[in-house]
Amino acid sequence: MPTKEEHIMMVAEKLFAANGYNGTSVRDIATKAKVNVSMISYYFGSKENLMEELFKWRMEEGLNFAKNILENNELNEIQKIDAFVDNFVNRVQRLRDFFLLVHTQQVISQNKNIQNFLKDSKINYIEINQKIIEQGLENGIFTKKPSYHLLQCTISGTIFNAMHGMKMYKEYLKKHNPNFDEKHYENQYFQEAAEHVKTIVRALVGYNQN
Amino acid sequence: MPTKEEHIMMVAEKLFAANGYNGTSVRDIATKAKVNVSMISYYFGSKENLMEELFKWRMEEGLNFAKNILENNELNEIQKIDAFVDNFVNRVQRLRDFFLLVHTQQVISQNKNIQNFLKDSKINYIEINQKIIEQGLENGIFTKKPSYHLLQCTISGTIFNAMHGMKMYKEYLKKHNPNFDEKHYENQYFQEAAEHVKTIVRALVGYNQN
DNA sequence: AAATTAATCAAACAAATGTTTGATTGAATG
DNA sequence: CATTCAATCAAACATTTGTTTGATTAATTT
Repeated sequence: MPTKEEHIMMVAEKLFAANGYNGTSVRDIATKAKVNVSMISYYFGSKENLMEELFKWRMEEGLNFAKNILENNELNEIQKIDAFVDNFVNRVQRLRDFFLLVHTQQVISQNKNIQNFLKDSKINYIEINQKIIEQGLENGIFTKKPSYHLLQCTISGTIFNAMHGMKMYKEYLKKHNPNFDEKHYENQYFQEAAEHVKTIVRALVGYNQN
Repeated sequence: MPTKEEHIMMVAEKLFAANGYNGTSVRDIATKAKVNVSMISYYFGSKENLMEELFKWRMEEGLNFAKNILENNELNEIQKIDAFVDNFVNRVQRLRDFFLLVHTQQVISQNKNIQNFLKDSKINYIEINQKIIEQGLENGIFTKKPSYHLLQCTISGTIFNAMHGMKMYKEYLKKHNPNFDEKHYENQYFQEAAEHVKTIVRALVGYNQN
C-alpha cells in the first residue's frame, strides 16, 4: 500500500517517462493522481524536488544489489556476471518507466543532484564489472580484459534499447507469426535479451565454456 | 555555407539535444540564432514543424549509407559489417547533437511523423544486418545466427551510450593518467568504441578470424 | 469537547510559452 | 522610378506554466 507521496511519485514517473519532465505539467500529475494541484507543492515543495525524491526513492534499491552479488562468495565469476546481468534486466523490466526516465534524463537533465545520482550509479556499475572480471582473470576463468567502461555501455545500452524497442518488435512478430504467444511474450523477450547480453560478455572476457 | 533555414535548424538541434524539445523555447532558438522570434514561424510554420524539418534534413543522408554498403560487391560480409559499424560510429560522431536528440525522442516523442522516421530507420538497419549476416551464413564465413533485432539494439545502444558517456570517461582518464592526450582523445575514443562493437558482432555471428 | 495540527481545495499570481499581427525595411522586378 | 515581393521587427495575443494564498474540512491531540 503506497503512501500518498509514493502514489504521486508513481503517477509522475509514468508521465515523465512518456512525455519527459518538461512535457509533463504539475496539473497533468495532479489530475492523474486525483489530487489538487497545490498538493504537489505541499508534499514536495516543487516539481523539481518531486523528481529528485523520485530518483532517491527508486535508486535506493539499486545501489546495493550489485554489491551484494560481488560479495557473494558462493558464486564464481561467471555466475556473478550472469547474476549481475539478470538482476539488471529484472530491474529494468520491473521499473520500466523509471528507466525510460533515466534514459532521457541522462542526456537532458540540468539538475545537478540527478546528474550526480546517474554518475554515481554508472561508476558503481563499472567498478563492479571491473572487480568481477579482474578476479576472473586472476583465477584463469577469463582470458581477456575488455574496456570496463565500454562493457557497461553495451550492457545498459542493449537492455535500454531492447526495452523500448519491445513494443515495435512485438508488432513485427505478431504480423509474421500466426500463433504468437501474447501472454508469455514479455518475460521471454527480456530473458532472450539477458541471454544475448550474457553471450556478449562471455565473448568479451574470453570465458572458456568448454 | 548554410542557408538561413539550415542555420536556424543547426541552432535548434544543439538546444534540443542539450535541453530537450520541451525544454527549448522558440525564443531560446531565436536568440541564439540571432533572428527575430517570429522568424521561426515565418520559415517553418511552427516549432513542431521545425523539428520535423530538422529530422528530414539530417536523416536524408543516413537512409542510404547502409544500403550502399550492402550493395557493394567488392566487400565480403565481414568487411560489410565493419563498414556498417564504422559508418554508424562516424555518423554519430559527426552528428552528435542530432543523435542525442534521437536518443531522447525515441522515448518521448508524441509526433507521429518523427515516430515513423525513427521506426523506418530502425527497421532499415535491422534488415541490412539481416541481409549481410544471411549472406555470410550462406558463404560459410559466419557460423551463428543472432537475433537481428537484439544485435541492432547492441550496436546503437553501445554507440549512443559511449557517445554521451565520453565526457565522463574523459575526466576519469585525465585524473588517472598524467600524460593524457587531450587532442586525439575523441577520435581514439570513437575508434575504440567501433572496435569494441566489431568484436561483439564477430562473436555473435561466429566469425572465424583464423 | 475544545484546541491544535494536517490535509484539501478553488482561486489567483506572475512568468513563460507558441504564435500572430501590422508596420517597416530591403531587394528584385516591371 | 514605381511596384511588387520577401525579410525583419517590436508588440501583442491567448494559453499554459509552476507556485502561492487563504479559506475550509478532516484528523489528531490535549
